[in-house]
Amino acid sequence: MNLSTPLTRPSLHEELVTRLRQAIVEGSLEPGAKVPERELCENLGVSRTPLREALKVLANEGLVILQSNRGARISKVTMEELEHAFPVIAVLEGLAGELACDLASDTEIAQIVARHNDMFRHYEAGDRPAYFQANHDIHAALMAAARNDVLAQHYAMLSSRVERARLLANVSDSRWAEAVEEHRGIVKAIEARDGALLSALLRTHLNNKLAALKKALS
Amino acid sequence: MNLSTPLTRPSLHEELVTRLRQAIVEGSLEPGAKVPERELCENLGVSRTPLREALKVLANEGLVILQSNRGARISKVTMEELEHAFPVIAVLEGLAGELACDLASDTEIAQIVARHNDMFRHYEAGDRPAYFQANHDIHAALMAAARNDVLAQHYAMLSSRVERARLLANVSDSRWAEAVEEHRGIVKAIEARDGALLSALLRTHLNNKLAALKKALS
DNA sequence: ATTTTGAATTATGAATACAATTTGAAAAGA
DNA sequence: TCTTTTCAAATTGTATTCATAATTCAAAAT
Repeated sequence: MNLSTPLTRPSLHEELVTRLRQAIVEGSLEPGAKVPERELCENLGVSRTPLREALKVLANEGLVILQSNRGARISKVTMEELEHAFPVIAVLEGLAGELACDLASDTEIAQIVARHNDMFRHYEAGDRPAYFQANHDIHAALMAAARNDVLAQHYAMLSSRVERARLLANVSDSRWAEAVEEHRGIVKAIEARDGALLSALLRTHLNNKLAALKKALS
Repeated sequence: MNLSTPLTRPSLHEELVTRLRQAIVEGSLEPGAKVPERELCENLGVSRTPLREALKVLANEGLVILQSNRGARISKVTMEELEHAFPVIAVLEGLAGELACDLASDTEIAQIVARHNDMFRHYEAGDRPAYFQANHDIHAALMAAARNDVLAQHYAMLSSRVERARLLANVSDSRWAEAVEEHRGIVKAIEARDGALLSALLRTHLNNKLAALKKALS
């Protein structure tokens, strides 16, 4: 049991930020919808003050839009936002890949490889949800291996803004196959700890992902 | 007179975020210092509610640390943070360079070149403040030319966290000369619209900047 | 029938009130 | 003299209140 960290229960606004962010990302709070301030307060058993504090934070992250004297709305995922966010995510993942190749332990590498094998199995089984989960885990593991808090923080922020697009558009089977192929290259580069190659592969992987999304959404 | 834009006066918390951020970045609010909530409220003529909303936002940006039941402190710029932030800034600037080479108008390119010439003059004159200002303007102009809001937003956020380090350490004359040399390469790549080269030069420029900071701070 | 108006209602932004926690100095004890 | 304890004052987190702006909707006007 950890006795060194001074136990602090998180403030209401922090909990609210976390829960609201999650609700927005998973789509429980629909893009474009007004944030029902009073209702949320009642459901969550808090007053307006911490809720509004949380909304300001989420607005700063781009998940919520504040309209003066008209309350808050869940921001919509626009094509423009995706086109802007993806290249940024791409270079961040690229950096994570480079760092991970330098810094990851052999165990971490092995885990990322193992998750890849999981993912490939889910693809063979045609299990999209499980595939997505494994894919998500891989990117998270890579980010963790890069040992860079600032990088992870900004990556998380951008991911939350973009992940909602997945709910809007199912990618085609052919793109899915392509993505799996790309991941076979990625996992090889990781095993070889070839940072430059990995970085390049991750960037093109994400650029292709954006292209597929664009096609699926248009 | 513009009659098309719906007039909106900014909310108090937004103004506070802007002003406090500026105060933190320029050092008026010292790293590590407690945020004097009551005093700030009196000076700025606002109640605690909007001030506290602003503090939550700044905490989310990493400029302020919230300690439960103990109020807020201005965050310190740690070596670890610099080591984490600089590589991220580097890839973001790299991306900005690539995008700018593709997207910038000839006028924008010319302006960036012109600002470089300003900067070189300030270097010859040994005018550090003017040099820094020109340098800052160059990076801002490059970012604007990249036409990517998400990129600009994250770049701004990271810059604000890191810019304070400049107040802590004056870089050496030899590093200054080196930086100017690097900028000569950078401006050439911009003029040639060579995105890949520019990206690489910007990344190494920033990595060298970090190394110089590390030396100056240790 | 459709649009316009304006009073009533509701929602929002900001200030204030209140309860819980921390702080710091004086008092008590070693 | 140096700790430790105690307790009032100050600070903080959250709830509530209040003034103002936006919305609604029924009545009036076109």
